[in-house]
Amino acid sequence: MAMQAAGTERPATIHDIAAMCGVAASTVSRALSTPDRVNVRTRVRIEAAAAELNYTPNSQAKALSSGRTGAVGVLVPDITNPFYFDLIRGTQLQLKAAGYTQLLVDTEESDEVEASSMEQLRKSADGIIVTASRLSDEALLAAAAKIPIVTINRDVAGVPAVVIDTPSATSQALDHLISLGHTRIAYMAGPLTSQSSTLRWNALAAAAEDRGVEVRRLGPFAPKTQSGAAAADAAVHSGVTACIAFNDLIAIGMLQRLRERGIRVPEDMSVVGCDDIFGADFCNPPLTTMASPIEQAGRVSVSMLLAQLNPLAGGGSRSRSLMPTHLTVRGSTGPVPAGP
Amino acid sequence: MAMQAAGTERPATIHDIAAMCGVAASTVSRALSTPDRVNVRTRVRIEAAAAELNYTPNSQAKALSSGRTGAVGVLVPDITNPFYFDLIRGTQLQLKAAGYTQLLVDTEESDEVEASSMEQLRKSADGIIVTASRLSDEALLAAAAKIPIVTINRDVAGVPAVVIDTPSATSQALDHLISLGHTRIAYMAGPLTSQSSTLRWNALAAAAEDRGVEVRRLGPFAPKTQSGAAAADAAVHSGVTACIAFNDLIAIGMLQRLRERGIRVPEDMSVVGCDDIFGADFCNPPLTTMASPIEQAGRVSVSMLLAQLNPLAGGGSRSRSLMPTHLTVRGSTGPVPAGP
DNA sequence: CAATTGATGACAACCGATTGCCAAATGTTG
DNA sequence: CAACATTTGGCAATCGGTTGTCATCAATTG
Repeated sequence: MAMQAAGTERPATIHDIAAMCGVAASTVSRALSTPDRVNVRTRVRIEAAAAELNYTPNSQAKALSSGRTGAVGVLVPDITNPFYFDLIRGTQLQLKAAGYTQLLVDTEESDEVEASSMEQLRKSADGIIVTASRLSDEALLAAAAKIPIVTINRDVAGVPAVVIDTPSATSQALDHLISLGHTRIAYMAGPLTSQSSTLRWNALAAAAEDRGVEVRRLGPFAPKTQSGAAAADAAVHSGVTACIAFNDLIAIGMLQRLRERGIRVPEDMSVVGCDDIFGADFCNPPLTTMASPIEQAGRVSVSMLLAQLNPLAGGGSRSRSLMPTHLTVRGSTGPVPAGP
Repeated sequence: MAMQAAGTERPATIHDIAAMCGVAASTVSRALSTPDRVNVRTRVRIEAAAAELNYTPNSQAKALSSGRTGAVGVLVPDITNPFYFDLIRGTQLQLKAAGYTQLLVDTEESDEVEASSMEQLRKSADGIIVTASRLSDEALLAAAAKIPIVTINRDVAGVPAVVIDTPSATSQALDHLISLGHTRIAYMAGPLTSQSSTLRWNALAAAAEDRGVEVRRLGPFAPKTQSGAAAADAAVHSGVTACIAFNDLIAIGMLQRLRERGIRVPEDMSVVGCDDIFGADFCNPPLTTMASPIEQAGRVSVSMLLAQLNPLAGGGSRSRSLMPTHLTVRGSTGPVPAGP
């Protein structure tokens, strides 16, 4: 057990280990990455030396020579949207488990930032997970041709995707409201470029026609609590008795605004959100919303991406994954108010 | 304007540009990074070629040869804690503005994960921002000797820090409660390894003695809403009429539990939180809490780190920055209940 | 015991940039 | 026009690994 002065010198390299063991650097590399290609005895010696020198491989160098960076980019439109917290945690955990690093990028709800981030990531990451993409189908396809991509909540033929099945939950929400007696219902739409919003509206419109109730579309509204005020005013003005919001942020913002205006929820107006984000259970009143396994969606997206990166002999990887959703009924929905 | 088949081939390198212009690769490198070292005419030619080939430098290669990665690691104990959303956004924006990439790591409230992440980041980042570190002073100092570090909410001599001045806000909170007539008050402590929690308690205990009121310390509690239930029960059991929670997560959890138990807030019990996180304004009742410019704290930490990385001739960089805090009074605090 | 086979490890090229050093080209001055 | 100062740009080493190729040596086999 020799005394070692440690701490100040720069990190050890495979060359240091090679010199210490009297072998070539390439042998060290093989001993560490392809143990079978090296004699057990030398391998043990090398491993001991590596441990003693506290060696950790330089990821830049590894990336440069091997062509793989060991990193995966995760693009989210808005880091401060609680919806993405659990998603990010899901991807983070799964990536770490697989030995990958997560590169998190906030695209600020902008397609330009999204596109330039992807271009940059193309060199510094092995793959990209894109949530709620604002890009056109063509742009996404073109990007996917250059670097493996998995989308979340954005379904484009030819690009593997994890889709949270909010459209079907939206129908559930509609039935819930109908069963409470509502017949005049509004959908508070999300951004025009959001495919999720469009799909939900389509599902809702179809279901409404099927059930013979009237559902009108209001908006678009930005997915922020601040937009909730405008959404609330629009809903009140339109004369509906219930509304289904694009997401919980808008719904929670509506609750606040309705309270300010003295409109009681759910007595005067029912509100349904979507995503079951942090806060949906303790706002006032607690929000009826559509819940889904978001963290799991993150994990699944990582699995799908890694399957693309490391095609195993096993089965072909699925290119599409639908996450179930269910309606969580809380206090923000209730019977339709008695007629005037 | 020549037709170019684009899209499928691999990214262009400086060698491609060099070949196209009939110069050496090193000249291209200089033209792009040290324009003055190169003739204007060749530089223009090179820039044109670079634009035509859609050249973007390979960050790995640049990192390897220059020794700087252009990335900064940001360590947070829990990504899903809303407190960190704004912080992360602040660092992200400021880093992007300076041309750096953010490497976000969730250390899962674990000192071991934190230490190993730092070791890994040492090679892949130019500097690290550590929030609410769980490491010992010695470990932090040792790490800071190897790579530039800025801490947030963790003050260790010799390591630049951004500190949010919650201790003084805690005194404000105490005065607020005292002015409402409370004399039996509890502090719901955070994790034992959290320096912030200790500092707040010290400030609170000192202020309490000064004012002649009784403040008892309960806990520790994990900084999650789930812990709020235990905290609420402990507070009720201890017979206090008001409590100051380590953070908003615990406070919000307490609100939920107190409601379940039929204890009215603020009529029977006043609750003060800390951080003014997302949700503090729309929980029920809205939470009285200590607010601070969190996003700005993130920006400042980045500025301090970059000042370390690129020491300019200008003034020496500050090694400590105190962020102001103020009490935001909402509905969760009220007059002390009438005696029995 | 000679010959074939396989395991082992060294050499060197390469990934894409940066940078010190030096030679060639250019411009300036006496 | 010669001598010198200054640009300008090429060569080659370097960063820390990976990986194809090949020589060497030991073991197995006929």
